[in-house]
Order: sequence, then structure tokens, then C-alpha cells
Amino acid sequence: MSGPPVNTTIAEVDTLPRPRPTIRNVAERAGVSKSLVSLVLRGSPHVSEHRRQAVLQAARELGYRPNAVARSLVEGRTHLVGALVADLHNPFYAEFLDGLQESLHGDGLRMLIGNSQWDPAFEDEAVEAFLELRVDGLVLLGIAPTSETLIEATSYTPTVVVGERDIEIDGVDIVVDDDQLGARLAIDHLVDLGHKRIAHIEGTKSSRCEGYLVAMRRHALAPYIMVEHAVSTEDGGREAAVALLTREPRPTAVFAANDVVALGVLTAAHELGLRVPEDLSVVGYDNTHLSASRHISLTSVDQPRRTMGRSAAALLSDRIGDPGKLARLRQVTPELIVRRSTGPA
Amino acid sequence: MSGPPVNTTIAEVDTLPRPRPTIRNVAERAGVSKSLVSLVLRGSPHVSEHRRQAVLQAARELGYRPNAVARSLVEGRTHLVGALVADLHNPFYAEFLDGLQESLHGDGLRMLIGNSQWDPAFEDEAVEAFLELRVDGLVLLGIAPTSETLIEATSYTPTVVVGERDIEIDGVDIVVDDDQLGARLAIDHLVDLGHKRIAHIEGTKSSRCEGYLVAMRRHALAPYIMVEHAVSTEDGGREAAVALLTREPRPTAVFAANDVVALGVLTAAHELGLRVPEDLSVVGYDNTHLSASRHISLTSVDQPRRTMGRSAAALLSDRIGDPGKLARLRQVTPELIVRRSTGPA
DNA sequence: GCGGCGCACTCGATCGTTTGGGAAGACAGG
DNA sequence: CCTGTCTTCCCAAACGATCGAGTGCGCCGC
Repeated sequence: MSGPPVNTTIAEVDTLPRPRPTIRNVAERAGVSKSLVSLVLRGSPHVSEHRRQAVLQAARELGYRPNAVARSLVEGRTHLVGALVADLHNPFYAEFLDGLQESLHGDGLRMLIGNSQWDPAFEDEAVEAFLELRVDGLVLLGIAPTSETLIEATSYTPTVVVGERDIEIDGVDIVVDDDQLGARLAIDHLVDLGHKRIAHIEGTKSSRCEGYLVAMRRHALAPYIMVEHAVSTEDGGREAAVALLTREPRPTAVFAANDVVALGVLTAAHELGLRVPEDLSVVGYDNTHLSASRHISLTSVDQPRRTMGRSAAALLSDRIGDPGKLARLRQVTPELIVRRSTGPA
Repeated sequence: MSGPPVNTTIAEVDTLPRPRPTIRNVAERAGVSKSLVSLVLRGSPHVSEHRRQAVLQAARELGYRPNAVARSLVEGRTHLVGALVADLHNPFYAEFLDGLQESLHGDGLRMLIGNSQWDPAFEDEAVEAFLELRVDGLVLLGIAPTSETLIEATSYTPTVVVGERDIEIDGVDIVVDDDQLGARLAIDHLVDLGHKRIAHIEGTKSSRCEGYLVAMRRHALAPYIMVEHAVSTEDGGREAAVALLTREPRPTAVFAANDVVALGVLTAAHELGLRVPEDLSVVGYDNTHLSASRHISLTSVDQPRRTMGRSAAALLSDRIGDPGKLARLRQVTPELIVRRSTGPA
């Protein structure tokens, strides 16, 4: 009666996380059945204003928050989509995810991100986790479903693959940019500037290399074709570039598979005492903010990342609503952004 | 009896996603009770080898995958940790998340990522979602729990805040680098090089600015103190830098609150025809791969990101195991990485 | 006065697991 | 043959929500 209530001293010893209130507690406090609480919370019209207020107030007072786990169990769906990305550091993915999330949000879907760090074992593990969580859909970024787990996953869960075109799995949608066109834009630009010895550093996207080859031949530059392979890192790009630039005669322009690799090319050029763009023109791919930065100012092919994210979201929502559709391919159009890393031959 | 079975034609029309097998189906197929299946799957020792094999085989044949939703419901925990990050594009966060995920994984916890895009409304929404999902823990990156939702969240869910030190909430652990020390390292370095007019561009971390002020005074350079505020983008940095560099007399060195801002400083310097480091020295903070890139080669203060991620994971796991602990502050030691953006005054 | 109809609300089954408390069988000791 | 102890397995009650199928009740028209 006097002094602090007994509970206060107990609370100091007791652990904080009291059990969260359930729909039951709300029902009891409001003096109604739990069904009615559910009805109110889901916005049913067949509830009297009187009771509705009682329920709402009880919920507020208790700090009630619906348990998505229980809801998912009975609904049979989680309203979650898993996005598996090979590399969070790649700014391309970050921006894509922005677009994806934005659109999913509009469809009442939540995005989970898993990153595989390019490791197939992690990929499998992450997908496994997503499947156990019973995500409603899957978005694979820079990851081709080749492992058994991944393929099995696609048969149970609506899936969209981004950035890989050679997937032939039933009911898997694909979002890519038209990177053959992208490559062509890059080569056309370089040819316009008078370049002939245009080399290419290929990464994982074989169609970009394809586009390079086609474009070179169209310009009757087949004899000048030079291709080097590199892993998608700055260092990988540097090594490949060194290999290219020490050839005799050396290329006057390099079209790199992506910006990170292009960055490595710039590094290599610098190390070899070549000025850009006077001695060497460089074109990247992806138009990441790296390339936009004024110190780098890299001519690059832009993929409309947000748009791609939105497309992926649209395809996925669609497929979640009606699985068993035929696979669709959504191809978006890239654009060349000219900056200061390219100049006359 | 002859010709294709009837089911085949139906299957063509029917939607793909057959219902996933449950523990029941496995039990039936193996001829045991569902409890036993559960026991086998959880590795109980009190199961005869005979039955264990039968169960395992049935599970394999059906492609059974446990339903984490149901499991979570009964266990009362999800083994999920929500990481709320203000900006996925910031490479600092990306690397931190790597460290975090790596460690959480060891503790059998899964990481979900939500990004708030610096928008408090999104923050609340993401946290709300995490709470409904009943995550076991919360990691807040570059986000101070100020909104009501966030504060309520911390009282129900073990929480670790990263990069914000001025949090005074019961039972919330904090991971930060000692950025007063970081600022001192930067200033000491510049003073060693003979700089006096050292300006600072402050971002959101006030303690860095504090460290700058303290260090300047310690070197008896109080009269030269110049501070400009900027939003944490390249453009924000550029504007602030232009403001600083057009002062008379202009600073010979700039210590920026982070690398992205420092990049803006480099841009501004370039635009104003100032050479780096001959006319202007620049120090950043965070040592992102931006600064490491050879074209930028920015002297920067390194926060041990992965280590911080691991610390956060450790604190969180600990708190999940035993909530109600007192709040702890884990402060990691930064390090100066000298590159080519700093030189003699 | 009574059958019929709507409205407001409740009951209880259900989702796929985990898990404590048995139950059945084998086997040994008395 | 009875009892007790293990081992090996099963039953059924949770977990927290949704939702179809009811149940009362007031009100209408005839």
C-alpha cells in the first residue's frame, strides 16, 4: 500500500522479455471470443462499433502484435520472398534490391536477403533456409540454378532468375538486360571514335562476349578480336588487363565485362604508364556509382537496375498468384553512358 | 491400363506446386508415428537403427523438408535475427553484414536484412515486420532507436545497436569504433605532415567531430578549426568542400566524416583545380574499397568492420541466451591507413 | 404468433511441428 | 508367474492464429 509496489523489486531480478500477448489475452481483456478479435483485426464489416472499439483498445493497451508465424502456418503462405544475392558488395545488386523491395512492398510481400558470397555451398544453404521458412517466392541474383537443391526449389517455389539467361527450367522467369545490345553499344561507340584494336575482358556473362564478337565482325574487325578472361574483381581485371596491354600490338581500347573489372583495367593502365583516354579507352558495364564518380568517370553501359528490380517483382507476384504459368523472359534495354574514360584512338 | 495414365493429362493442366510433404506423409510412408519421425530428424538416440533408416529413406524419397514455420510456433523462437540497415549501398554496412552473418551462422541463427533507406517510416515498418515475424534478435545499423516502435521493440527483443553510441535504453548493447581515437589518428597524421589549417566535414557521427576538436586543441591549432556539415553522399561532400575550399585562407587539409564524403572533397578539389595531395590533403573514414581503389587511393581510418560484425553477433547471441543482462558497450579500435591522398603541407 | 432471415458473435477444427507422459514388449530377478 | 527396469515407440496436448459452421436474438411480414 505504501512504498513502491512489490513488483518493482521483482522486476529488477526477473528477465525482461515477458511473453508477448496473444489474441487470447486481447479477447479476455475485451470480454469477447478470440474469433471476434481476429475479425476486428482483419477489418471485417460485421462487427458492432461498440465491440470493435473494445477490442482495439484492449489490443493497444496490451501492446498486441499479431504473430506472423502462427498466421503463416494456417494461411499456408508467409508473404515472404527470399532474394539470394551472390555478392552484397556489388552495387548493382544493392540498387536492384531497392527496386525489388519497393515493388514487392506494394504487393504486400516482404523481402529477405541472403548472400551466398559466390560460394555454391552457401547458396544451397541459403536456399535450404528459405525453403524451410516456406517463402512464397525466390529471386536469384547472379546465380544460376544448377545445383540439385536449387532446381528442386524452383519446382516448389515460384522463382525469378536475374542476370542469367541460359536457364531452361520449367516455370522459372528470367529478367536480364539485352547485353548483346549493350556490348554492341559499347563497340559501336569505340569504333565511332576510330578504335580498331578493341579487346574484351569477359566475366561470367557469356552473352556479353557474344555481343562483342558479333559487333566486331559487323564492323569487319574480326582480325582484331582479343578476349581475356577475368574473375569479377578489381584485381582480376587488373591481371587480365596487364595480359592484354603487354601484347604487341597492344589494344587501344578495352571493353570490360563490368565496372569492377574495368576499374582493374584503369589500375593496370596506370601501372603501365598509359594515360586514359589518350592512350587507352575503357568501357565498363553496369554504370555503378563507381563509374559515375568523377575521379573514375568511366564510360559504361547502364542497366536499368531499379526497373529490373520492379520487373522481377511483377513477374514474381504474378507467378505467386498463378503458378504453373509458362516461363517468361523479360529483357530490358541497356544504354551507353559516355564519360571521360573513352576518347579518340 | 494402356496408354498414358490419366494423371498425366491432368498434370498438364494442374498447377505445379503440389503441396509439400509433411511429417505425416513421411510417417505413413515409413509406417511409423509422426512423433518418431520427429525424433529421428532431431537425432534422438533412442531410436532403433531399423526404423531410423526407414524414416530417413521415406523422407528422402518424398523430398521432405521440415517446416520452419510450424517448428517456430511450437518452439517459441525462430532462430532468425533481423538486421535493419539504413543504406545497403554504403559498403561499410555490406562488409559488416558479412561478419555478422558469418558469426550468427555459427550460432545457428539466420540473418534477415531490412533496409530503411534512411526513412524513419520505413524503419518503423521494417521493425514492425521483424517483430511480427518474431525474430529472436535485432541489429540496428546506423539507426538510433528513437521512435516509439523501436523502443518498444527493444524491450521485447534482444537488440544490438551499431555505430550509435548515445543510446540509453535498458538492455541494448552497443558496438562502435572509438571514433574519437580515429579522428585523433587522422589529425595527428596531418599535423605530422606539417598541416595547420585542417578542416573537418562532419556527418552524422558527432563524436568524430568531437575527436577532431579535441585533437586540434591538443596540437594548439584551435584557431584553425573549421567545420562544415554535409549529408553523407558524394554530392554532399562536394558542396561542403567547395564551401571550405573557397574560404580565405583555404585549408590545406580536410578530414571528412567518411569516405563517400571524402570522395566529394576530391571531386571539389579537382573542380577547383587543386591537386591532391600537393595542394590539398584529404583523409576519409571507413576505409571502404572505394578508398582502396588505386585511382582514388584515399588515406582513411579503418574500422574493423568484420570484427564489429562478429562482436555484434556475439553480443546478440549472448543476450538471446540470457536476456535481462545489463547493457554493454563494445568499442573497437580503428586504424589509420595511409595512402596517396595525404602529403606534406 | 410463428416461420424466416440477418446480424453479431462463438465454437472448434485446422495448419505442421515438438515433447512430456505413458504403453507395450523384452528380459531379468525373485 | 509376478514385478521392475529398459528400450522403443506412440498419443495427444500444446503453440497462436484463421475461418467455416453454427447459435442466439431481434425484427419483419403475414
